[in-house]
Amino acid sequence: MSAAGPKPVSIFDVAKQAGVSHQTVSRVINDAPMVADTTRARVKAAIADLGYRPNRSARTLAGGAVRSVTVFTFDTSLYGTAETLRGIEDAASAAGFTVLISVLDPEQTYTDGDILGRLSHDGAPAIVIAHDETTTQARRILRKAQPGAVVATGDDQLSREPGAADWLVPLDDRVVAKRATRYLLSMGHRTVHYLAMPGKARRQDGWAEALAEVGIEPPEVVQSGWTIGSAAEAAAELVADPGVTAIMCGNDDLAFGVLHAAHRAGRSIPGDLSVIGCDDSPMAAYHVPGLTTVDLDFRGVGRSAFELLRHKLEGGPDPRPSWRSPELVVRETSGPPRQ
Amino acid sequence: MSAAGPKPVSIFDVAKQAGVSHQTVSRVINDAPMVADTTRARVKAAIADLGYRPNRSARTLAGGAVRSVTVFTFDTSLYGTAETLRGIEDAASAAGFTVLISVLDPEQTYTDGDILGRLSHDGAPAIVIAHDETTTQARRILRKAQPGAVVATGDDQLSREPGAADWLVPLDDRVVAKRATRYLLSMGHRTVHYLAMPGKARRQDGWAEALAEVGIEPPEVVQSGWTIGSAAEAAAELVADPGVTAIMCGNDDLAFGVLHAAHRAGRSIPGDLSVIGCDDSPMAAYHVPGLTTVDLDFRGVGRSAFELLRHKLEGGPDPRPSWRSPELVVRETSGPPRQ
DNA sequence: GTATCAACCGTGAGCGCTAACATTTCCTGG
DNA sequence: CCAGGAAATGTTAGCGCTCACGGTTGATAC
Repeated sequence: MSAAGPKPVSIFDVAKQAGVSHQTVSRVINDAPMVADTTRARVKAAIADLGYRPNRSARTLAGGAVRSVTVFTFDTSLYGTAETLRGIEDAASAAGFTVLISVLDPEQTYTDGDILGRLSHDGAPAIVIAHDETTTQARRILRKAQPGAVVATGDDQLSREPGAADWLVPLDDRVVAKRATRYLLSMGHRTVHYLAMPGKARRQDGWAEALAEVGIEPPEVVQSGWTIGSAAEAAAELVADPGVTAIMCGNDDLAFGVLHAAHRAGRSIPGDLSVIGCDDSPMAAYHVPGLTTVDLDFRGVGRSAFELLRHKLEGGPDPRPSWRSPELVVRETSGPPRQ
Repeated sequence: MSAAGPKPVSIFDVAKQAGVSHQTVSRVINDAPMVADTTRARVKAAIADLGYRPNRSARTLAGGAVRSVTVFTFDTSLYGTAETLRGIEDAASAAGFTVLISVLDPEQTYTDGDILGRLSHDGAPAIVIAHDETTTQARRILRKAQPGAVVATGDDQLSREPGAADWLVPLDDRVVAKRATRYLLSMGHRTVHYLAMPGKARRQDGWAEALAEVGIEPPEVVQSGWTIGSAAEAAAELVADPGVTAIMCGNDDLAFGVLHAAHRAGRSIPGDLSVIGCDDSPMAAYHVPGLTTVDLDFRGVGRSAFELLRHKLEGGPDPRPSWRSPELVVRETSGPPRQ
């Protein structure tokens, strides 16, 4: 009810005004060749005059080049996903693509139909930011249904299958966590505890592997929610235990929660306890003490994912990877255990 | 190239399989009445059987009920916008709407055509998260072009015009900042300094008004960027000045930057310096010391914005506002000035 | 038995655009 | 001066769906 004003101007209105056929107008708005310069100018004038804007629905319906991406993700307000989304958005809008987002609930399981039904149409291009079970599942469904029009970021067992580079922008969570854990071990800690985000994630695997490498039985994982508060609560017992000297956290937010809990428990950082995060969110450097963490270039990953998708869609030269590789950033929350 | 598999199944394929007309299928997928239960079941079976999924482009083209919203915002990775977007997404996807995002660059100015051209079609529903100049401008353009299909969150001069409640979910930045400044003044501070986010924003106005109320000439505003780092840098001089006893920050992130700068300058909080933020981001409560700030229910605002838009689109009962009103949260970074 | 009116279902048109092909125009060479 | 061909433009069909009708059935009323 009562949407726009009069009626939108269509390609025919422009054609009439410019004294050409609608097809010529179509050619102009698509920058197609085979249009005389004078005609082109006349059409452009008519477009400006009437305030014409092409209807995207009609365009995709008619089978023109697709100019939209659907992004599947969970919780756009987390640092990692927000940054990745931002990277995709940057690249996509620069290329004239529309970005649709579809937020998946990690608590829920989705059928093939649920996922595919969120696309604007069958075969619509999609990017999956896959860092947990639900989104990884979505990626699997989409790849099965339309391998030509989907790429993903993230990491899972199948990433190592041959040809994964064609559709995956790998941000190897496993290796990242492994490296961080090794670093802690190298500082002399007897073992490293792990505070986990909800859902089974690859970072936890990396942590366990690093311990296994040196023959340490991984201690029981402590489960946290997604928020800083839940981490503080979940870690309360852990930080109170004087036997615990090092904690690796699923991400920076959880690490901040642990730091807070440790502060309340009166434990000194890093003397009594080393804490390490993951992501290098902007806060990490400005927290006091500065958080040791792993720098992850989510925005670059998002950009690359879009470029990869576009390459699959439109061909052209292979886009070379353009994101910073993960790097351990040692700050002030980590060090050797006391004595 | 090489998008989907064979060819997508259309409404006609389903019709044929179920032995009905395409229109009956249309009725079923739109939950329209006037379809016999047995027929409905048969059609649903055919839909499941063939894996049919309606094409959204075709639907909107054909003039059916609109089922998408375009969200205009800037920088989806900032706390406030990310949360608002999340709220919109929650409500929208629950209502079966698709969410499109369109990120505007605050550095850029957009023409009417730029903004309107980002809609999927003329008159497409839109929500503007308007907390700065660029997005406020976008809101103005959209309201002029299609008043029936746009709502906004945020605050600006025109919010006070009669009937604004029909299209605005007000998060009164001005009043919020005013209240926070008054609180600081009430603690006995001679004046309050302001660290500003880029662009002219309403929070700054509120701060200035609170000072003016008690006859204080507002000190020069210190400009910061959007990041914590830029805030730390921008505030370096300010925090080093022993005459400065209270700083109000554009948002929590900037406050964290100030806190960091103050720490480096060796000033004690809140003894030497009171710092107050705005947003009550999750970190605020877990920072050490806890950040005094104003709780802003962005997610609730986002949800309400969507409900309001939906009301405009489809009629129905007036949605009553359902977000928490802003509230000052006093923690440990604020107090009376020393002596 | 026939008029009446629901309830149910089908037919045709058209949304705004692009693809594919048909047609016209204009310039070239011999 | 006209064949030949490229450049420029026009024509037709159809993407998948919904809207606005028109038709058909079957129960009820008289």
